[in-house]
Amino acid sequence: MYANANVIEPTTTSCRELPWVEFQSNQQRVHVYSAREALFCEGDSAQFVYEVLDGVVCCYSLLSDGRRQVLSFSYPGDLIGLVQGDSHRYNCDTLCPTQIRCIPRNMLLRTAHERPEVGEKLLTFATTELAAMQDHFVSIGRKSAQEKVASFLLTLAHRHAIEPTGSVTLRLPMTRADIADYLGITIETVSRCLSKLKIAGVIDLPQSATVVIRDVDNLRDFAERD
Amino acid sequence: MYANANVIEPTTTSCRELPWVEFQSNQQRVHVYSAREALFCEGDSAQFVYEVLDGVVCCYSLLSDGRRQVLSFSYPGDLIGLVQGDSHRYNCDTLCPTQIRCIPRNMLLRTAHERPEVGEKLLTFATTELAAMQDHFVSIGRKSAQEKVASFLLTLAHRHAIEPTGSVTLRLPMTRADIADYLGITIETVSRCLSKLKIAGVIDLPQSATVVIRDVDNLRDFAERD
DNA sequence: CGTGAGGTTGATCGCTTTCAACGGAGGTGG
DNA sequence: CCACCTCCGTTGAAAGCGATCAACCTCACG
Repeated sequence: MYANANVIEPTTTSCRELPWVEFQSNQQRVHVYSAREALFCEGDSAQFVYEVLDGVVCCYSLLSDGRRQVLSFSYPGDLIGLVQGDSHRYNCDTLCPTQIRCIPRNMLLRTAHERPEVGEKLLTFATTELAAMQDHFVSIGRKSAQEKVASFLLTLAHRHAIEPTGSVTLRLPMTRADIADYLGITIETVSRCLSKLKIAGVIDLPQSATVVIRDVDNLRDFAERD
Repeated sequence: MYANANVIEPTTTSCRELPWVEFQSNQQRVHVYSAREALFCEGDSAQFVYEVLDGVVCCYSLLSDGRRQVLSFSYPGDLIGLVQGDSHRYNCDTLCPTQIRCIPRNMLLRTAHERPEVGEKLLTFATTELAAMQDHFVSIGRKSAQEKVASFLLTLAHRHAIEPTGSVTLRLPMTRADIADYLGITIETVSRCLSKLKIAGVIDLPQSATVVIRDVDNLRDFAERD
């Protein structure tokens, strides 16, 4: 999908250590998914933990009446499905063509038991995830729509460039609906906020899935004050 | 900050919860706090991990203009401050008189390295915390004010009675402002929603800090369908 | 009994949602 | 190759929910 685009790609900036754990076992497999395929659904038995090798996936919860809350977007190096209990509590879909390593959960936990450094890695992952969710809580709970959208773009920018300055080009593998359900607003509001940032000269939108951040510092102001 | 707090000898044990880890070391201490004291603040060096033995504490983030997002309420048995990195990323206050066990973080991590079952306990705690936060995301992001308040009461009820049925009495150690900042709404809205539940006969409010859930099933309807 | 913090309730405002129309990009089939 | 279709995104207008502003109440405490 973004293979031939001239933009920053998630895999090229991997400062993360891949893969998570080196196994001799042949129990783990790498699966290839196309866009908008389900990795697992709420209620599915949590036999595997999934590591994103390439592409992007999206975890989300559904209410009975169809309302959706996107919980996270996971990029290469991220781990998904490390749950407590035996079944998944949310759904997980790919957003674009994606490579996933499936690691049997009991094998991972057994390895963690035998090799302290693996357990530490898992704990590090979990606490890092917690910190990211805490930041997102502030966005969802206490920021205006405009601030939410600006913060979202900044978070993505930080993911792909450790210290973003000046101009940064981002590719958005997710739709406006995904962003809206992540930020707790509607697609129309996402669109309006992006337009406002464009009119303000803070970003550019050459295509709907490509955002050029023209001024990171200016965007930062929008993320916490406008 | 807690240096001049009243220190109880490590031999003192809580009647409510087993301690997370039994140490021979005298490095860990139990501290007693009164209501509305700070355990730590954003930016403080994260030297300790804290276990609530008795009482309730509240973790929160602040935006530069004073807006606040409460991240969690922690009850006896809960662990606080298990962060990645060397400094705390949020603030933590007691809500009422509280006993806290302070565990040196490097000691806890060293123990986890040496004893797999301790590492597993930490990981279990982190993944349980993640699951709770995911549920809360749905509340904050996609529920109406009325649903948020009803969900909040249900979550508290589940905390204190595994399978709440019929009538449940809850004591709220947090103020309306704490609840509002937890749910991403205002104190006036919290108050109005509670009043609506009272008028509907779902709850009773003998005092402002005491909620009697008269019909848990009915409350459950309010929590996801208004 | 005065005081102040926390809580409730009412009235109004404004941001976001909802409803609706339109535009553009990509895919398909004639 | 082009007409057509559908999905996604954008923009406008109106409606509604929760925020804001304000008054009053309740209770603990000195």
